[in-house]
Amino acid sequence: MTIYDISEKAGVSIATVSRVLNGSSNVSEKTKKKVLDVINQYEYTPNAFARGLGLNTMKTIGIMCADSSDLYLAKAIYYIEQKLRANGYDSILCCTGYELETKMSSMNLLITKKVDGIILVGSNFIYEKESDNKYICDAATQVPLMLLNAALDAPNVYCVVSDDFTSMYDATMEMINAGLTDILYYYNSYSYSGKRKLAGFKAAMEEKGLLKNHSLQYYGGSHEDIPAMTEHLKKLRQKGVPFKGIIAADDTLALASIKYAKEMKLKVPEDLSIIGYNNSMLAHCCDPELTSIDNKLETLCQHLITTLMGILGGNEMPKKTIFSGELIKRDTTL
Amino acid sequence: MTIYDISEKAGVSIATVSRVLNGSSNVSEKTKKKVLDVINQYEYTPNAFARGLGLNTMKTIGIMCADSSDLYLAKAIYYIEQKLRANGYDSILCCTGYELETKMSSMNLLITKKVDGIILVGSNFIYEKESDNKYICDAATQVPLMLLNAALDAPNVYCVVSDDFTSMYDATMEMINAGLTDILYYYNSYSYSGKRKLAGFKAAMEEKGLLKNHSLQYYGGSHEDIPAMTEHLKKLRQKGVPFKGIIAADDTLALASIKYAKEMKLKVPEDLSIIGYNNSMLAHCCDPELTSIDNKLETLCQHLITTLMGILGGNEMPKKTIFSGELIKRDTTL
DNA sequence: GAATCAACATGAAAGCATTTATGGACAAAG
DNA sequence: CTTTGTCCATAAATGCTTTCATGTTGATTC
Repeated sequence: MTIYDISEKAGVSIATVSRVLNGSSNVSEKTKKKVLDVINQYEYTPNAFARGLGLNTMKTIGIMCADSSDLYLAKAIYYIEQKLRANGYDSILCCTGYELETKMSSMNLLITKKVDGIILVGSNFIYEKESDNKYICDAATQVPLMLLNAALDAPNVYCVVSDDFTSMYDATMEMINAGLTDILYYYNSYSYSGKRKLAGFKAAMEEKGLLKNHSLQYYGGSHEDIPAMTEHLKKLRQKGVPFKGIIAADDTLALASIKYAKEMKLKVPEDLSIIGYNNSMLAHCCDPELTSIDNKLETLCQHLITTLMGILGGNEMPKKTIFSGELIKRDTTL
Repeated sequence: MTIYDISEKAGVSIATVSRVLNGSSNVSEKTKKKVLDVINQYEYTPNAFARGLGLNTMKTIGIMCADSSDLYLAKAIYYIEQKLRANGYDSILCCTGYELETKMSSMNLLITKKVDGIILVGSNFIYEKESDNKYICDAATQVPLMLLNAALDAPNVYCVVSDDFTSMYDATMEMINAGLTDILYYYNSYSYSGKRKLAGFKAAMEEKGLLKNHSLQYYGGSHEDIPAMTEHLKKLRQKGVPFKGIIAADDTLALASIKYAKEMKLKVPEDLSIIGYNNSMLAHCCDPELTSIDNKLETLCQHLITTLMGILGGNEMPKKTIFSGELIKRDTTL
């Protein structure tokens, strides 16, 4: 069933059918009804490919993320997909992994598929080495690029970020003000936001003259392997690194810290204070419940989509928007 | 840059360019090289919409799931996306929520977009009332439909399921054989697999004459709200429901059970044995670590994609495949 | 009452960028 | 000299959108 069949059965031209289909104004009520009746009767839907060819868009946005099964990224994808759909767009999902090469090839694939925009979900898309970010700038010449929780100053690249620096600074200060001096920063990523967080921690610690060589501890293992993280912390203690507080760059690391405390028979928060990051469901999964930094993911996503829709609508839009996070106090801090 | 430009610059017809592009045999090495050189020089990529129109496919599969941020579903989506990509297919993601209506509209949307297949991820797509499943049969007349962890006997519908009945039966038997008699089945879904699990539990309990009125306990709240689940269990105890073991229909419910035990100062597993379902990362997040049923999600996904690829390749494929699960024993059982 | 004009309604046809069926040209082989 | 087979160009088909041109209607003017 094509537009020709419909036009024939309705006794009008295909142009008129197209006009009816696309809600164009210039068509009389009578003709409109006649055409719609035929369309309904034959349950006709226009061919999406032909439509795409004519309009040069299929109203599709590419979503790239390293690992869609990651708790935080999955949540982001969920919000983004919902909000895109609400705006009449579909999403093509690309799980790229953490290597530059696969990211580049996914990017090219999406561009080849002629998506209307690409959203990079997560800060791991930005690399330390500037030249490694060229793939983003290149892509942005073809299609608008949105970064969630990462920033890059380039034409046609738009960023929505959480103020990780301040969140982490404030959280660290809070712990310091509670009387702790030996505070460990436990992290697992050099990503854009990873560095911002780290900087926030360092700033607060330095300000109070508490930053030591061993204050920053990198984990470096699998994102999900809680037992390995726990083991890693135990080794730290064995090496004689002293700590009464742990600020973790994400909730998984914080959870491992709680398990570590249990195994060492340390009381949380009396013997060990812990703060996590992301305020994910994990914060409720442990005992005691985790104090964690919430970075307002849904707000970020909402703003990202609003911005993208603005761009696609041909409007000028802010290139970088920053939202502040919030420390959600639960039971792992004093 | 179109195929015309390339053909002109290479001094051949567009048909030849197309043949080169699609690896057709009937083109001499010399011409092939000439065309490829021009293509590389101008970085030409064929227009995906035009290609779609000509081939009547854009190599895209629709993935429907109720909530992509759900731990288990997110994992499934991840596996599926990876394996589709490995086969040269892209995925359009649709988070449908749990209402029939939104599921139907997502389904229609995907069909309109002319995807080559649709994968329904999760057992919640199958309804108790047979007529509610008509939307699946209807869709299957247009495009092959794959069900993950659900089953429906209809033309062009293919199912890959975990043997939840047996998994649950075995797990229950295991707990009974450990000497427990007051065992609670704690669940939160009437979905296809939900019912299979429940039946497995009932079968084992009945076989041993242990099934009581209160053995089956439905939670009925938010999937993620651990505190609410914990509260719910406390109320049960207040009402005088006795239990020394809890078999939960998913890890979240099991986790809540652990928290409940903590709050009631019950020792796990001595005072309360707990078994979860899905063997998600949550199993490592709690203390003690959770005994849980693994349903071999990656195997299921792999098989599902293999089947789908077979169908798209025009082969006859099994309409229903069943894999067995495995109880992963950790520290919440005796 | 005829002439003028604008607004509205519709059709014809030209894109859009491919794939593919058909058939022609040419060289090698019989 | 015919046959076979390789290589390639022409043209049709895919199903829609959109511009341009044309036709229709009704109101306004003289």
